Amino acid sequence: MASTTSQAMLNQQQGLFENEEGSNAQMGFFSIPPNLNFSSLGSLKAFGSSSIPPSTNLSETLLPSLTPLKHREDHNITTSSDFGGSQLLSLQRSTANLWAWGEVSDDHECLSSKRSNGGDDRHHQHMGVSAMKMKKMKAIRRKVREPRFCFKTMSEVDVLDDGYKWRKYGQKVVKNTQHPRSYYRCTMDNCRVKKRVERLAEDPRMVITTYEGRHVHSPSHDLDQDSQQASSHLNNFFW
DNA sequence: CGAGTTTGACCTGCGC
DNA sequence: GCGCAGGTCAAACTCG
Repeated sequence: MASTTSQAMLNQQQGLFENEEGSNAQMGFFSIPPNLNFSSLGSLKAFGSSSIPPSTNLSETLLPSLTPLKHREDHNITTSSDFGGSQLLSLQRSTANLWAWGEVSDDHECLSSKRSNGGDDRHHQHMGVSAMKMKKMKAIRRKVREPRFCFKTMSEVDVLDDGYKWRKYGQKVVKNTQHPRSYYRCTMDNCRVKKRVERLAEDPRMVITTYEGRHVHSPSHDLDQDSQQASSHLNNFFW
């Protein structure tokens, strides 16, 4: 269950970033100084890397899932200098909400799985998108898709407590990985948010969490006052 | 007994 | 059209 994260070690977070237009991939990583905790994400705009569009409100993107982490003081979110004195953090944002782009990003949404034949090729497609792929993309039907983003977390536990209550509805062994992928749905009625959790094949210490959809409610667990504050701020985003 | 998990079957999309 | 792989369903099972 989602409540076993007290030992979670969030030493490193990493993910993919997708720009607003959704047509031109802009991926990049940005770092968080060691003295920054997750509650400070609201000010992340201030020091985004050059690969991130200036207009991007990172707090809006990240807070939905990351702020609740702050609610748990026992999360033991460390900012050790294991990674060069700063945390790495990034994200994938899919405001475009279209399959045409989504399929591409899907193939790369932090994950190394999905179909075989290695990540390099797919990486090139993502950055450059081959002509063939472009052709196909034009032909691809445009399905509306829930907003989604994913991030990597170094954690001993698979399921990070993000403040919401999840029910597992499936587990699948993904090809070329020794770790199964788990599928979770938000237990709240009328809330269609899903998340996938799996461990990185190359580095089993890394947990990849992919959120899909927007919660229609606030985090479920009892929050302390401080968290309540953060939460109300959070709820403005209503992911 | 209800809530949550497990797991095999089934469905769907995609590449060949 | 076929086969593969990812995603979902739902019955059985477990746990508190």
